[in-house]
Amino acid sequence: MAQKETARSILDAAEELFSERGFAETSLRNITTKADVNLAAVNYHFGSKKALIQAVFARFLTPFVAELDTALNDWTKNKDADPTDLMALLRLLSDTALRSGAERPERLRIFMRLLGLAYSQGQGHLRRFIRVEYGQVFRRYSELLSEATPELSHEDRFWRFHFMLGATMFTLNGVDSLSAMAEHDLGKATTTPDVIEQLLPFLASGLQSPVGS
Amino acid sequence: MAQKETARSILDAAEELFSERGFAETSLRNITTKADVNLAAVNYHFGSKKALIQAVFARFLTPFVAELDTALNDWTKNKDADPTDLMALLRLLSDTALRSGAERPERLRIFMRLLGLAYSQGQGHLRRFIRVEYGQVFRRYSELLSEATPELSHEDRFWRFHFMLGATMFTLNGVDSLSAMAEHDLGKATTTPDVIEQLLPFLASGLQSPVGS
DNA sequence: AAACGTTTTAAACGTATGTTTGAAACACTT
DNA sequence: AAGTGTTTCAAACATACGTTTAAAACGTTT
Repeated sequence: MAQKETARSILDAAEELFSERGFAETSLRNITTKADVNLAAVNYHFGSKKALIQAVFARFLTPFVAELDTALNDWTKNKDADPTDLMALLRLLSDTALRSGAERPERLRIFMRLLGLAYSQGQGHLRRFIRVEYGQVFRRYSELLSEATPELSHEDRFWRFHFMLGATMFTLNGVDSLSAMAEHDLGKATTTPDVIEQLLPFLASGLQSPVGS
Repeated sequence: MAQKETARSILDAAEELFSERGFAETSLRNITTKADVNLAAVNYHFGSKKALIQAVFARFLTPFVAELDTALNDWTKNKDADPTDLMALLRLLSDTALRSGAERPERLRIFMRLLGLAYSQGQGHLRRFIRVEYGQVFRRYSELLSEATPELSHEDRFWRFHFMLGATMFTLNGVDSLSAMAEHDLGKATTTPDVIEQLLPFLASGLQSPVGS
């Protein structure tokens, strides 16, 4: 039953190389060399490079989305909770992301880099795959976010959601180089959870900024 | 003197194709076909694909940085202006960007997409090129931003600057698809200046969020 | 109009990519 | 231990890429 081992080490190598250099810039030969398996193993186990890319995302997203789903169930069932507590709702998402897979936050960094690449590199097939496969949970979270910001108009909310998403994606996408810069400039080590702790109040304030006209 | 025409049409085709599909995903054959010039023209006029990529950025950044520089001179010389007027300082940057090249805001969309790609795709040579060639003006703007947020600690400011940058890059990077979504959801057309008008108060509020802990 | 430097052209070069092949090695049941 | 289905392997495949070449076309100066 060593075939599972081959597929796993391919996924390990692929997610690391993809996150470092992008999809187009990472060849199957790079991956199979790093994974120490035969070149043909990718096509045998996954079918194609596109399918491998999707499999890398699926390994991240499937458990994360499952955990987020149960966390959202708890949130809506818990009638004591304040549905307009925006910070709590943001923290629910970040906690789930940090805890997901019960692995080191190291993993979240790679995950966010991959997600950023999925949006910035062509990879239309990937965006489609993610939307079709995992879109429902994110729509659900988005609805709860709407309930937590009742003072916003549809339009303001739409745009500010995306501003939030952008600040988050960009930051966690480059969290390794940003942390290095921060340590150099401030002489202080910063972990991913630290960065998120800085990020959340920024997002909440931005979302709840007084609406002008 | 038709050789300038060839180089220009190559740059036109390259900046459009790069912004749509990324650098690695756009071949010189794609570019020269779209520009209706011979394949060898790229290497003849620019030397290599890397040099072409840098030339595309230079054509955007050189006039923009020049305009920003004079705008910053006016800002610091104008002693009536309030150096802590954050919104005014943000608007100075966005106005300069929108006006740069005296062309349609259409161009800004492409520019931001390219900038986003420069950060997300490998392209270490590009980041180096941009930093070495244009870094000084951005450092200058960053110092003025510091003066405009005297209540922030070094650390808070460092992180919030990057949150701002992220929200801006991500939003303007995908402003075309976001505007399409907005029009579909809200039945209301949104231009790039409209989006920026929504973005600035979000950024200012986030930056000035009360510091906890 | 002749000569010269510049630009364009079609073709080829070498290299790297994703994928396929068919035989060998393996794991497991009978 | 023979037989069977699965997995690995080295090799080759076809294709696409960035770059180079050498000759042709062009434009300008003499």
